[in-house]
Amino acid sequence: MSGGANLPEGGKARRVYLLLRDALQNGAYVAGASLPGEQRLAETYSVSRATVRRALDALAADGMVDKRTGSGSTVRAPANAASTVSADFSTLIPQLTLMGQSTTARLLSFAYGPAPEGVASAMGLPGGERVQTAVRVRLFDGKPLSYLTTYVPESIARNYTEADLATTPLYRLLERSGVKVDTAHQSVTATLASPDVAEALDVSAGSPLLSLRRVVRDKDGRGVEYLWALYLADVFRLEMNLSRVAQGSERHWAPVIGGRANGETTIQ
Amino acid sequence: MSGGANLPEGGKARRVYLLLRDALQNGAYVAGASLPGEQRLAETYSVSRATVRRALDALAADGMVDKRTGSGSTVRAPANAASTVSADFSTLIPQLTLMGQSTTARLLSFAYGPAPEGVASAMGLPGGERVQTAVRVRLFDGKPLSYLTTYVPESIARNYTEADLATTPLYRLLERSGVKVDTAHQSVTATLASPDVAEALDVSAGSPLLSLRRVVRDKDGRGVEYLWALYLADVFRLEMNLSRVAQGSERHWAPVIGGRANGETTIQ
DNA sequence: CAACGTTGTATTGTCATTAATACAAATAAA
DNA sequence: TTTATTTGTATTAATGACAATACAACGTTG
Repeated sequence: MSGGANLPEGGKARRVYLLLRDALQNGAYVAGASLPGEQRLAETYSVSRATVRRALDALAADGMVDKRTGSGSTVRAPANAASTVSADFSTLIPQLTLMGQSTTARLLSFAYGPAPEGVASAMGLPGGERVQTAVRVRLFDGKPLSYLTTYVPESIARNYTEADLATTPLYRLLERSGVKVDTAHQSVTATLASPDVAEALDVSAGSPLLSLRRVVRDKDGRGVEYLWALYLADVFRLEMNLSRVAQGSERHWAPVIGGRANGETTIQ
Repeated sequence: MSGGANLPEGGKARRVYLLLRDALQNGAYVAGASLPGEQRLAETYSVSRATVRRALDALAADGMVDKRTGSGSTVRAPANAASTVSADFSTLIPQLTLMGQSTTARLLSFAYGPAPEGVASAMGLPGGERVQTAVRVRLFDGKPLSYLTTYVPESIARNYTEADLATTPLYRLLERSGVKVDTAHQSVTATLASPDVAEALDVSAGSPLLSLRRVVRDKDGRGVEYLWALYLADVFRLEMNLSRVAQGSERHWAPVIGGRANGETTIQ
């Protein structure tokens, strides 16, 4: 685990530690300013001052806050902002290619079997259709970035091997298999890390994750890939630029595809 | 609190309850199938069987699982899926207008003061510029949906009143104030609910939230609004349709603006 | 029927956490 | 300087969640 490893896994101190760390990373507490006193924190988090104390000690050990006796705890400059990955949705997949050069993928599991209920219906597969299920962890800069579960119809998946999956991005393999990728639908929400995912990503269970589900279809509307991606929230961001355009009488927000205002789209 | 209210707020049982509920809602456990045994669950979550037991009882009370002595616990059909709000990014703001009719906004705080560091730099405001800070909770169908914090430069914000904010969408007020909204930048990630946000949204602290930050600029590139929105992950989803298009030699994913394949973009 | 796995129930000891202190040391504000 | 607030440290007792265990009741499977 990255930080606060000495705190017991399921304990209250760790819970407070995680909440405080999350708040700090989100800029809820302004940098340089001082945190509320230990007594105040104990009240807001409904724990004793001793518990808050252990959480703050862990944060101080991580270099996220400075503790000064007599004064209080102050927020340190976020030195961790350096290693953040962000993605523009419109270039999401090509970007992962680009990233493929600086990232590693670890294949956790690989099997063929009947498609789960939700996956089959989302892809528009007949019931009981067999799919290849692969679970991978993508590492960026040596540290875990995402937990990926992909489902591909067996007929397509038989065109590449297990070894291919560990090295080549999936969409490349699909194209190589003659699949004419056409449309995709994405759904983004937030989740908590379950124990198994947490272990694979080397974080605490209950850490916030960005959950992205994507169904990719070919020209005939057949589902060729179902992706369930879980991104570490403190490492990954989904960025998008919008521009207001007139469309008939209504005005809409149209996404800006190409020219990015700030060029830090790929890797900061 | 919606469910599992009898479980102690910071205790392990509630933590397991939240993780299990989150897993169930994400379809990690297939509907109709049976959950792992209490002993197995106790091992994976690193707690005693008694703790798992209390979590399962709470889930059963919520109607999410069925417990049958001798057999095991089975996943119930997700009857809650009915009340889900999703948004297509390209129509995000107009849609909130539409929603404005069926949703209520509760104004939690309203004040003028110097802009926080991160907000000022993101908006491109001179240091120490005064902004109006408003915190609102948006209710959908009587239940909390999002926790919104908005920052607007004082010169613009003086054009509307506190009462306006409680009734009219902010972007409307801006347009009424003569602001020519032009571009926006959004950044999406995941977070945990802090105690104060959790209380306002009527969920447990540590619940997963979708965090959206948006900077809106006018034609001259001046920041006119900074929005920090926290959406309840189990109620809100960000949906997007993409289409593969050739762009020079590279192929990109272009967002589909208008015609939606499945019309359930607004409110399901 | 018999064996096995599962939930229901009860018991008991342990340990983390809380609660209620108290006081020293450092800092900040009056 | 004086006062108030903060962290650092220590102590003690009570509470309650938790772990570990055992066994009964029930269901499933063979």
